[in-house]
Amino acid sequence: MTPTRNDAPPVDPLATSIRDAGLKVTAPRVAVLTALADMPHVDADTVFRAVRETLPGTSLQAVYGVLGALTGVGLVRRFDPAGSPALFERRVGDNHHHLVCSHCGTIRDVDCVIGAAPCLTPVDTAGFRIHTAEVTFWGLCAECAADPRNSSDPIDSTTHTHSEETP
Amino acid sequence: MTPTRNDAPPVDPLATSIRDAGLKVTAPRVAVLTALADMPHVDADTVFRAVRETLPGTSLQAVYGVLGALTGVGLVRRFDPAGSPALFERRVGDNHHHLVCSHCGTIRDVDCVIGAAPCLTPVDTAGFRIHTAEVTFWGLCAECAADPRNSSDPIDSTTHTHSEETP
DNA sequence: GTCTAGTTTTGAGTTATTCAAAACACCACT
DNA sequence: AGTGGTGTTTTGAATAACTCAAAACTAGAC
Ligand SMILES: [Mn+2]
Ligand SMILES: [Mn+2]
Ligand SMILES: [Zn+2]
Ligand SMILES: [Zn+2]
Repeated sequence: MTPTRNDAPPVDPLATSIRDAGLKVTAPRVAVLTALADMPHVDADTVFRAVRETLPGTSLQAVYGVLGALTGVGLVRRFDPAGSPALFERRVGDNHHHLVCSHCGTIRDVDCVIGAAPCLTPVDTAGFRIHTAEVTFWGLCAECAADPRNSSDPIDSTTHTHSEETP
Repeated sequence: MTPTRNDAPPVDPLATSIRDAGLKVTAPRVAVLTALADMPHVDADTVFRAVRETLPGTSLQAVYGVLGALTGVGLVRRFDPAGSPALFERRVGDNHHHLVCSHCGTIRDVDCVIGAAPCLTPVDTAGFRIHTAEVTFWGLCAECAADPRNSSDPIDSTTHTHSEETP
């Protein structure tokens, strides 16, 4: 026995988060956030190709702009591992860290042991006012470690033997 | 009363380190190592300009090649902070970490509290065989923190108000 | 001294990203 | 509901950092 009329616009939590961050709600922004919802740690071009599926007119530059805007207001986090283009994810505000496979580039989240940022502080801060400790663990992912070709010399960012999952 | 003749070539520790690493000793390689000796955390182009002073014919591509070769054998360390080109330094083998000013890009070394790499290990390694934990502390350097213009919003990688010292 | 694998030069190409001007659209206000 | 203005996106171009490849050269083994 709900009323027959319902004029209230559907409360889209994605749109609300964008508006609450002080940004205008636009189709490219919603599409980028939606794409990031099910693909963590993807580069701008991967986001671009995903967005194109639902919003074909979108330009790559728009995706760069949207990612920059969303990162600027804290709705998206940007992460720049050496040897990879910048990666983006929606998991923000929990100061977690990353495992990167130095062979295939696969990335996994690791929870921060300490919790709040900065989770670590150096003994001598050299006068810096530190706000973040970024920790990147480099190693071989289970799949790459299992491959006997990778048993020697674990540091190798040039050859990728198995398909990359991210991105 | 030393003998009048001394045919033994002067033992250049730089050349020796290159040879001991299994690489041929060449002028560009010595020049790059020499340049890095008094400039820590510099990018390839800065090394290139320094090398040109003593070895004018050297090409930028040679510098990239030398830096890659020296990094490959562990004589030089490469470090890739977000928003900056790759930086190189001669301080290797001690697994130290870095402080980066998010405003002006200044970099300072910080000793690793633990010592040997990987100095940290995540609670859940997700099957990774970890060999390195890279820690980058982001914050405002003393100079940037003193500037009242930077008192609000500490994260700002777009505007640089004072001269950058590195690189 | 000669030879050769390793290195550098020369020249070009690529990737990831940024910049700028013009067209467009969200939404505050009437 | 219509309109205006500012923030956003498109269109088009440029850039920085780096990589690739072939030809010329050279350190060091013999
Ligand atoms: Mn993550
Ligand atoms: Mn250092
Ligand atoms: Zn892997
Ligand atoms: Zn600074």
